[in-house]
Amino acid sequence: MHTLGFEHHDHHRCKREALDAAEAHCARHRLNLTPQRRRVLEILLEGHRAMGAYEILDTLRDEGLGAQPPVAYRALDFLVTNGFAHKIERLNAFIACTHPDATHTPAFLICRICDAVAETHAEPARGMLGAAAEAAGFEIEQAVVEAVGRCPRCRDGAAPCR
Amino acid sequence: MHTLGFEHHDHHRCKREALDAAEAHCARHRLNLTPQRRRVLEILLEGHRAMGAYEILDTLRDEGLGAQPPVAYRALDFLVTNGFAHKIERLNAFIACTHPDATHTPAFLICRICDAVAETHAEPARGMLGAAAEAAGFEIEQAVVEAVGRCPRCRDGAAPCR
DNA sequence: CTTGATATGTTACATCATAACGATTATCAA
DNA sequence: TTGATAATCGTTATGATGTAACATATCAAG
Repeated sequence: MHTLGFEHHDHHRCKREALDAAEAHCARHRLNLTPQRRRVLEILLEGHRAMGAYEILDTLRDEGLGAQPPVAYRALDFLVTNGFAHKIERLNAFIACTHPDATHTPAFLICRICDAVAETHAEPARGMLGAAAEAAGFEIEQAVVEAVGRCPRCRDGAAPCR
Repeated sequence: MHTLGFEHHDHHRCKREALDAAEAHCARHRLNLTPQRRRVLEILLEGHRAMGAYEILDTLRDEGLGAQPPVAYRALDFLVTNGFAHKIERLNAFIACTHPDATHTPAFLICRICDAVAETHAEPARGMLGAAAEAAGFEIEQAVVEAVGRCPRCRDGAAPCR
């Protein structure tokens, strides 16, 4: 599994691919990727980082696509529910999914210096956590896994990523 | 490692032990466990569940120990920094540590029905997540691991825990 | 005593999120 | 086509969570 986020890459292409994947998925599953929802996904893909709901809303407002918080939260709820975006609990923010095709258990690497976020994959439920849950009689349905630390750039003492 | 949280146990004793451990730790490390901080820890131990900062503040206010949000947040910050309590990101709430002595990487099992929380232990940084981080050049300093699912009682179709 | 570090009290505000309700649009069976 | 139903959107209002900033108080060390 590829960990996308810190290294340089072709933003234009990864945006294009994610949008295509979302459209294909919605077509297959009869989901309604409305202009509003599609635009919010685009904004997340263009930002290519964790963004707050109000930051997204500011853009929507500038474009005449909605001015009130529920507009942004509804679109984000659709995107998260269908796996096109994820919520980063630690940051109270949202980020476009970079593994749109894979059925996955996302995990995130969050830089505490510059707030850059990389998505990766982990299945904690298979290891110690799964064993502990089983022993406690707990049924895991979903897992929030967010590692906090320093991204490569900030470790190198370079200027923060942004 | 014992997973504490869902099963019945002696609350009075576990509160006593956690307070003793906190006092001993503070004495050893010259930390100032002020009445306010101590009381917030007691409130968390008595609640024995994840509690919001404002819920804690309500109790402090009733007792004349502080009325404004920073009072609660400062005490919680002290407790979290020193490992006597943890923040549950998924719930924006705080819970007393149930493994006060062990140097640990806490992980939590959160019931989505009744919001009960059990603390357990996991070291995701040793498994897939650690490998992914290393490959990405990311240095993990801390990890948020929160499994969401159903606790034993709610699985059994019993009335929710609370 | 004075100085510096720590802790507390308070105001004001910033940020994140949702309930509720009405208007509109899409869907589809009759 | 039409009427019923569900999904989506627009808006108001409010709730919930969290912090910046500054004044005051306490206390240990020089």
